[in-house]
Amino acid sequence: MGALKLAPLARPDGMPTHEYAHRRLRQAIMVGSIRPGESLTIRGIAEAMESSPTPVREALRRLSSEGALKVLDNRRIMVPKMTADRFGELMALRAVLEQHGARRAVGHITERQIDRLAEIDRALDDAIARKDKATALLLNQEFHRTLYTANPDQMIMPMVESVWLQLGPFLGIAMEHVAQLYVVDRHQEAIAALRKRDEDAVAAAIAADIREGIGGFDRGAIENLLRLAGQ
Amino acid sequence: MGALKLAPLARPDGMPTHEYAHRRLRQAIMVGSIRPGESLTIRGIAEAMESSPTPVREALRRLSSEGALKVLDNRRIMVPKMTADRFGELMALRAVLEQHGARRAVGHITERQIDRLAEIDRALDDAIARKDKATALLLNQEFHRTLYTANPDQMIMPMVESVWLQLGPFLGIAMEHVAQLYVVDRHQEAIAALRKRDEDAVAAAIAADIREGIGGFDRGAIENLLRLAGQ
DNA sequence: TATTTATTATTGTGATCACATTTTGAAGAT
DNA sequence: ATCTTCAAAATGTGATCACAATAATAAATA
Repeated sequence: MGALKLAPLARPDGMPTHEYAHRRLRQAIMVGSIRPGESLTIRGIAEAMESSPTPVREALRRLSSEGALKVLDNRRIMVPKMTADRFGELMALRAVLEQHGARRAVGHITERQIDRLAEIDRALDDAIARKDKATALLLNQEFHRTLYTANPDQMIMPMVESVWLQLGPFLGIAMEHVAQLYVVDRHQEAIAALRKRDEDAVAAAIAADIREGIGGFDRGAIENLLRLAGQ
Repeated sequence: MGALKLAPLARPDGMPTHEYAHRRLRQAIMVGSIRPGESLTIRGIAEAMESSPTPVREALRRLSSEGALKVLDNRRIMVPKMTADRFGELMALRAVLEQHGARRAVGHITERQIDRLAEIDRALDDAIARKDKATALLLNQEFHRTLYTANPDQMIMPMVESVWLQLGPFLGIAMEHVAQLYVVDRHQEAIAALRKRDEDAVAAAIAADIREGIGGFDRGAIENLLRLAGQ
């Protein structure tokens, strides 16, 4: 039996247990605190968050539909293992999806929202300067999310989040083995392009940001990291 | 209480109830047999498929994560309503996602698999000639799925299926009000491009197929259909 | 010591129940 | 007629239990 350790998380009043379980597990996976290949038990999770199997199972179903977990033939549940090929596909998908999302946001985003992006980027630079990898990752996600959700009818966010979620466990490994994150994000470039309403330039900035920013490793680096982590 | 009618579906031996419920509801939504705005009750579904609330709830959670269902603030569950804007976003997303999937399949697909595509396309033409809209829709999906899954590491299928699922209820409406489906698919074009391993041509064929094929309506047609259906 | 077998513990699963909230429908008042 | 009030029915939710299948551990065999 694995003594599952789960970071605590505030529970808003009235939130159902299954949703709370989903949020908490999701966060744990997103920041890579559950190792790929590690198997989870319903009862173990239920005990860890002081509830019962029923709502936990609902949370696990959702997470498996989101690609964060994989249900084996034994019906056992685990965090999928990463491979260099899978990582490549995920990053390529991220690029396509997010470029699209960025393009479809250009026509909707307000100056005020662009200001908000700049604000998030400042906080992000600050976190990087403090070498606070975890919050840097979160703020980077918030930057992208804020951009894409400027389009009120946007349909990509659940899919983008799914990709982030699938990348999460590997980023957890990466952050353990990479001494410093020397991040060269393209957020300023994106912001400038947004102010000019230049759709192509926005898309280019986002593509470059994904390719070279946080989590942007080349294939060799990936294989190295996977070997180091014994995957 | 709504007397929910659910098309029967064979249940493979040993399949868990929650998965069976998921499959059956999913299929019902995909072919548009549940109207947008129609609300579902857990007990109603459980009764309709002769089981109990527990596994049905798991199925509903998965479907909500897949975008097929929406959980309201009252915690009640319904099929999302369609709008012209939402439809536009979904179709644009479909185009981006599937072009990407097609491109990433070109390097992996075998001649044998291309033959299989041709076979599916023949069956599809046959269904169209018989004016059998339902199977035409299914075969069209199978054509696309077969293409994209030629890439063994492909990560887009769950997302493509999610989009199809969200389009489903509206296609159900469309098929009721559109007398004939005069479909001009671009499958032959795609097949020819695949044999030549011409990635750009494949992507172009898929884009055109989505734009002009089954479910490819212009904005005016959408608004008309939504008005006709009283949405 | 290594391998197989048998026993025990653990796990996923699904039905049931109790509780709180919401919805519904009828009776009454304006 | 329209709106309000209130009781009854329906619904989402989560804990618990029993069962079958799987995994883990101990015992026995080679």
